[in-house]
Order: sequence, then C-alpha cells, then structure tokens
Amino acid sequence: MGSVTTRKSSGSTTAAPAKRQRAGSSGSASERRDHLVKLAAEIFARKGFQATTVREIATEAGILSGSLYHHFDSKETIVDEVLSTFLDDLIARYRAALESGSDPRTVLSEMVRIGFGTLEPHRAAITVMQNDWNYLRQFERFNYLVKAEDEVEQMWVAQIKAGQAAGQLRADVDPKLTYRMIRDTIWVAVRWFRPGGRLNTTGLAEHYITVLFDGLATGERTTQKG
Amino acid sequence: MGSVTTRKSSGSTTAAPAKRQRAGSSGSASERRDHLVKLAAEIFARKGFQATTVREIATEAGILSGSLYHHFDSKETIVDEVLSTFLDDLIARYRAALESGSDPRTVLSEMVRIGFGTLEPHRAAITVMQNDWNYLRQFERFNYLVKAEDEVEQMWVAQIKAGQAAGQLRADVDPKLTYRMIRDTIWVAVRWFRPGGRLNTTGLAEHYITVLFDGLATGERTTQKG
Amino acid sequence: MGSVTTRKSSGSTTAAPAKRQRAGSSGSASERRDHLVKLAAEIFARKGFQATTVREIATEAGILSGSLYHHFDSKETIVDEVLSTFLDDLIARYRAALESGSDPRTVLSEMVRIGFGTLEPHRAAITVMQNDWNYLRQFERFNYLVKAEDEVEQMWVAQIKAGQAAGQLRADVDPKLTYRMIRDTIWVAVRWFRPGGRLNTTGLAEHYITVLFDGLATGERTTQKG
Amino acid sequence: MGSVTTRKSSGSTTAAPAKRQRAGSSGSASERRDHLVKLAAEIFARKGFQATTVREIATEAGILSGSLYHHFDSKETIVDEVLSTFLDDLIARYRAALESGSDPRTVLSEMVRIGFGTLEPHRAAITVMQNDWNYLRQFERFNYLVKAEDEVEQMWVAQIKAGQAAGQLRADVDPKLTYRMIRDTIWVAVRWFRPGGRLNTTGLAEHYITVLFDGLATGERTTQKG
DNA sequence: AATGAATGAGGCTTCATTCAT
DNA sequence: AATGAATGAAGCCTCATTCAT
Repeated sequence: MGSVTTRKSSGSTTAAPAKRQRAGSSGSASERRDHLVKLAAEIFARKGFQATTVREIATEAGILSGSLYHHFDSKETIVDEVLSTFLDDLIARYRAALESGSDPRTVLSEMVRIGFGTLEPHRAAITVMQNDWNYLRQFERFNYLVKAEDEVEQMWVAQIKAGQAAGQLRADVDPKLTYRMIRDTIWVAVRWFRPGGRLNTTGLAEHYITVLFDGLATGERTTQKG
Repeated sequence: MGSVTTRKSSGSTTAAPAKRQRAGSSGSASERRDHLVKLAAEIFARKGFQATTVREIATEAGILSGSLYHHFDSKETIVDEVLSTFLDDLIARYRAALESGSDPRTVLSEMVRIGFGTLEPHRAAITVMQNDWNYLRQFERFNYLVKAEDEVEQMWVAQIKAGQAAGQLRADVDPKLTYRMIRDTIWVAVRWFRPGGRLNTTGLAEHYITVLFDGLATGERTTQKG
Repeated sequence: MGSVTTRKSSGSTTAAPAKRQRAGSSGSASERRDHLVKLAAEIFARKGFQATTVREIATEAGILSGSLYHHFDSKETIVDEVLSTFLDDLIARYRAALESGSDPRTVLSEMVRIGFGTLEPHRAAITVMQNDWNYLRQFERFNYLVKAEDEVEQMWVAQIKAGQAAGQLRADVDPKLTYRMIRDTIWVAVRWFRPGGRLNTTGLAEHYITVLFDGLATGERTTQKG
Repeated sequence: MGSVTTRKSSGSTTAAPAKRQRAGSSGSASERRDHLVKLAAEIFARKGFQATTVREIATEAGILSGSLYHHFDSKETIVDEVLSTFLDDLIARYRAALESGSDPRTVLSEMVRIGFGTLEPHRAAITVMQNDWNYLRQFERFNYLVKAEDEVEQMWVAQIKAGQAAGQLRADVDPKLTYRMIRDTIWVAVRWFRPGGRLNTTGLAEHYITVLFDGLATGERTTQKG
C-alpha cells in the first residue's frame, strides 16, 4: 500500500466497515458514501471545486445540504476522497506494470496505456486534479497529493533512464523533462476527450505511443545524437 | 487586428474611451490600469480566479477594494483583460510565422518555439487560462476565448495537413489529435517551468521539437506506415 | 417534597413513569438515566450548556446522539434534571437546619456550612447554575428556578432578621443585601475551589464564618452603630 | 500600560486614528466602532455571548449582519473589545489606588469602592465576564483575561498581607482566599444590582466595607486569634 | 481617484431532533 | 435500547459591488 492509500484510510473518519449489511437493502453505509463521492466528483469536474456548492451536491443526491455532513466532515473531505481514490488506483496499476519485468520501452508503453486507460473510469477525478490542483495544494491536508505525484515521477524517470541505458531510448533527452511532457499530454487529454468519438482511449494511447517513440517526421531521424 | 483584440476594445466599455486621452503622459490612466491588470494576473495565477478576492488585488495595489471599480467594471473585466492581452499577442505571433512562407515542418517548429516563448512573458495569463478556463467558459462574456482557440486550432491543423501532403510528416496520425497533444504539452509546461532552471524556454522548445519530430526511440522507426 | 421536586417529576414527562418500575434492580432505567444526567452535568459544567452538544454527551456515554432521546425529551430536560436534583437536596438540608430550633446565629452558621458542603457533591450543578442561569431563565420551563431561589432567600432573610431582633447581629445592615452577598460568596467559590487544596470545604466554611461574623479588622469595631 | 491594554491596542485591527473627522459629522470611525461595541455588550450581557447572534447586534445597530464585518473580524473580536476595555479601566484605577501611599486598610477600602464603582459604567462587561468567562477562556485569544486576573490578584493579596503585617487585619485568615471571596462578592453583585434601588453603588460599597472589616456580629469579637 | 461604510446574496457548517429499522 | 440517516433551521462569515463624500 502506498502513501496515498495509507493516508486515505486514516483520513476517512466515517470509513466504517460495512456494518450489518441490511438484507435486501441496496447499499451499506460505505456504498452510500461512495455514491455521494461519485456524484460530487461529477459536479466538481463540471464546475470546479470552488464553484460547486455543497447544496448542489446534496440536491443532486436528493438530500439537504446539512445531511451531507452526516457522511463527510467537510466539502474538502469529499474532494479528498475523489482524488485519493484515483491516485490509489493509478499507483497500483503502475506498480503492476513495473513488476512485469519487461524491457523499459515495453514498460513505458504499458504505462502510457495505463494513463490513457484511466481517462474514462476516472474522468471526473482527473479533471478535478487538472483544474483545482493549484487551489487545493494550498491546504496542508492535500500535501499527500504532492507526495503521490513524486512517487509516480520516480517510477517514470527510472524507466526512462533504464531505457536510455539499454540503448532503447535516445540519450540526448532529459528524463525528467520528458516525463513531465508525457504526463501532461496524457492527463490534459481529459479536457477534450469524449467517449464515443473517433478514437477510444486505447486508440489514443496507441496513437500517442507511435508519435512518442518514432516522432512525427518521415524518413531518417535528423536530430539523433545518442 | 484579430477577433480577440476586437472584442476586447469593445468589452472594456468604461475605461476604453479614455485610453489614449493622455498618451505619452507618464502616469496615464491606461498605464495605471495596465499595472493593476498585471498585479491581478499574478494573484489569479497563484491562487486561482475564484479564490482571489477583489480586496487582495486592491491591497496589493495599495488601495481599497471599492477603488478598483474606478478602473474596472467587475472582477471579470480584469481577467478578461489578462486573457485577451495574451491571446492577442499569441495570435499575432502565429500569424507572422504563417506568413513567412516556409515549409510546413519549419513553420510548425517555429510555432512550437512561439508557444514556449510565451511561457515567461505571459506566465500568469497562461496559468490562469489553464486553471480557470473550465470555470470562465461558463460565462457568455468569455465566448471569445473559444473563438480564439478555434482560430489557433485551424492554423495548426492546416500546417500539419500541409506537412503530411508534402510528405514531411507521417500520414498515419490524426492532425487534430496531434495538434491537441502538442498544444497541451506546451501550455501545461507553465505548471512546472521556472526560469533559472537547467533549461530556458528556448532549450525546452528545442528539446520538444526533437522528440516531437524524431521520437524517443533509437534506431529505425518501427511503426512507420506512411 | 418542595416545589422544585414537584415540578421536576411533572417535567420529565417521558421517562418519569418508568422510574421506580424496576427499583432495586441493578441496571434499572432510572439508574441508567441518572448516570447519563451525571455525565451531562460534568460536560455542561466544563463547557457551558449551550456549547455542549448532545453528541458530546452521547459519545461520552458510548452511544449515538439519537439514542439519548430514548431517555430524555430534549437537551433542556437534561439540565433541568441536573439543576432540580441539586436544588431539591439543598432545600431539604436548609429545612432541616431551620427545624433544629437553634438560635439565629447558630442556624446561619449551619446554613453557611450547608452551602459550602454542597460544593463537592454538587460541583457540576452549581457551576451550571452560576454560568448558565442567565441563559436558562429566559425559558418558561425554568421558572421554577426563580421560585426555588425565592424560597431560599426567604429562609435566609428571616434568620438574619431574627438575629438582628435578638441582638446577635448588627442592626445597621440590610438583611436582603447581606443575604445576597453571603449567597454569592458561597456559590461563586465553585469557580476556584478544587478538592485537595489547602482547605477542604469545611475549612472554607469556618474561614468564611469567622470573617462574616467578626470581620477582617483587628481591635475594636469602628463602624458599629447598633 | 498593562498587559491588557497592550494586547488590546494590537488586537484592534481597525483601530484607526480618527481620520479626517468629517466636519459636521457626528462621529469618527473609532466612535462608530465604540458605539457598536457598546450595543453588542448590552446584548451579550442580556442573553449571553453564545446566545447572541451577530444578526441581533447588527439589527440593533440598524445595519445588516454582514456589515458588522467591516468593523470587526469576528464576533469574538467584539467581546474581546468589551472585556479588555473594562479590564484596562479597572487595572488603571487599581494602580492609582495603590500609588496613593495610604495604609493597607484604607487602600483596600478604596479598592472595594473602585470595584463597586465599576458596576454601573461597566455593568454589561462585568456581566459578560461573569457569565461567559468559562466559555471564552477556552480560546487562546482570551488568554490575556487570565493574565489580567492574575495581575489583579497580586495587587489585592499584597495589600491584605501588608494589612496583616501592619496589624490592621487579623492574621488568621488566608490572604488569597480572602481576596477571592471579596472579589466574587463584588462582581457577582452585578447580577442583582439595579441602579435606582434603595442603595446606589457607593452605598453598597460602604455596606460591604462595614461587614467586611467589622463583621456581622455585635459585641466583642469571639473568634479573634491574631 | 480614492475612501469607507454598507449591501445582499450566498456559502459552509452545526446541531437538536425525528424516525424507520 | 440503540442505530444511522436525514431534517431544517439557524449561525457565522465572505465577498463583489455600490455609493455618498
């Protein structure tokens, strides 16, 4: 379990183990909570964290705004859950890819696929992270976001360096810089990607992998140095 | 004058007529105004548009919040000016590049350089556009942002298609998709780029141009189809 | 049974009938209720009535806030019980002292001792009465507090007047005023008295009785008129 | 200047020096502020700090509740000003009495008179201090209340000890305990004292001084030991 | 060009209480 | 006897904006 996961479980004050699951009932306490988090995530994504009122979230859930506080300590606790759920999943997937033992280029391709693969299931969370990161990181409670980001960066940079060492990747690019560009290119796609268009996220990933490794140009590489 | 510029002058209904009134004077109204816009842009970039209060801007300027309303109709008028100033400049530069008559690949390289080149002078505006776009576009008054975006998209896509037609760029990539990835990669750099680091924006641009055209991989292109 | 006691039993409409139902049983409803009242009294004393939430009381008792309503109609019912229990006890003791048939000065001394003697067993209730009286008396349901206060006042004033008539107490002091000062001096001690200090409540009482009857000064009385 | 005074002046964020007193206008900014503080003090005294809403204060002042925040940071800032104004005045008066150079018994009598003398001008503040002290002291910002209380205690205890050393006061009483009883007796009078009754505060003071020094009893002192 | 007082709408949150289970 | 979800009213505070001076 990574730092994000760890923090989250201690942070969710109401994270009760599904108590006395009511027979025939459609959801436990934690399911209700998860449902609310998903609703909120959609609105946060659409309007931005600050512009979203707790009343909107509550109304969307069919309850009164005060009732939300039966489930969450604060509005921030809700985004917190949105973001950490995404990061937990992402980091878990990255780890699995790293443990495959494949060569660096293959691992990196897989990591690109993982990234694009989160675009649909975690669309709302990624959107929030893109748009409200700058605001949220001001608060101490979101320090773990920076830590998770660092952990991910190290995974990528290590693979890029390994690829250079193995001669698979050109040696004249800066690993950290390259990582950042890849990262941004993937996540920012959330702003315009809509399921049902010409390409699905798999297609997007393959398209990007192509350009990323072989470039846009035709013919021989002109700038190769390493 | 582009569409953005046009809209802007009609948008600043209050102060616009007075703008050149005292042109040449050192403490002119328009200079004061520009100064305030710059101050505001910095705070918007740091804290986000919504999280920035009118009072903060005023305090930074050494006046009271009510006094800001002698210069601007509203808080939105201020961001408006921040964003349109940037877009005016950007579009003007792109036009110049397009009019150079160079081959598509050269023009595209130049456009990448232009993009990275705005990172420093327009850092605040680009940051605001990245972070608050989603929120601002909800308001009718910012429709022109979408128009400007479309205009820019057409410039890029046309060049990419021209490059493919001329055989300079691989034909198996989607021009629009490719444009978006390039665009995002450039602008999102504003989140982590800090002047004074290993690379300046020129270095960044060249680094990216290399990877963009030739790819990360070494050896022969493996996925080339066109 | 005094007026306080009477009012109380009619006040606790819900649980009262059940009270002696299982008298003698070790886990009876009334014992549970008394336990809860004591818990609540401590918190009321520490934080003030208004600042104490029903949830705090419930949590302290190891149950959920809603569950408290099986025992009490409302938060006010709880303080009500806290205060009336104290007043019942106090008035009963005063009556006993009055019925001793001793001379006024002796009775008054005994009443002082009774007052200080409640400081420990009824610390919480006295604290609540001191701090929240002003707030609680706004509500009709607490009118009985004023009645109990009046009853006590009459007991004291009568004894003081009797002492003056008998020549035991100086005639140039106002009985009502004197009573109030004595009363306040005793009760307010709850704010600083802590068991285990230099003096216990018996010591406190004797100390006060000394000063009260003989004054702080040495030598002959200088202001004696009557 | 004492600690209370010092703290207060740094605490009053808006304590502007009466700027540009508008000719013909009835009050400066600080006068307006003082007026609001007085209004608030009355309501705090009547209903208690917590039970008083900012809306009530504002309504009483003829403005909207939000407008109060033009003058004060928070509801707590208002009580703060209420209490510190009183304590500043009280401590200043005590100091003057101490500097008179009179014998201890005379000084103590004067201090009693000072105490009762504040009952009318500072009735609201004293009431608040009596009723809401327990609640307010929970907050760090009111730590200075405790400090002020300590300072006052030292003044009194020193005089009582001096009186004992000089043979003016009986030696068999505890100075600290005695101080506390005097203090409480004076302040708690605020709960029942109403101007216009049989005795004014001067009468009250003399009444209490009599009882305090000479006691309630007639004839020779019976418990004198020192 | 600026002040300073005020508005008014709205935001987040708290909390006593209810009620179905 | 207790749970847990929800209510609904209210509370404190924020903030863009207005306006008389």
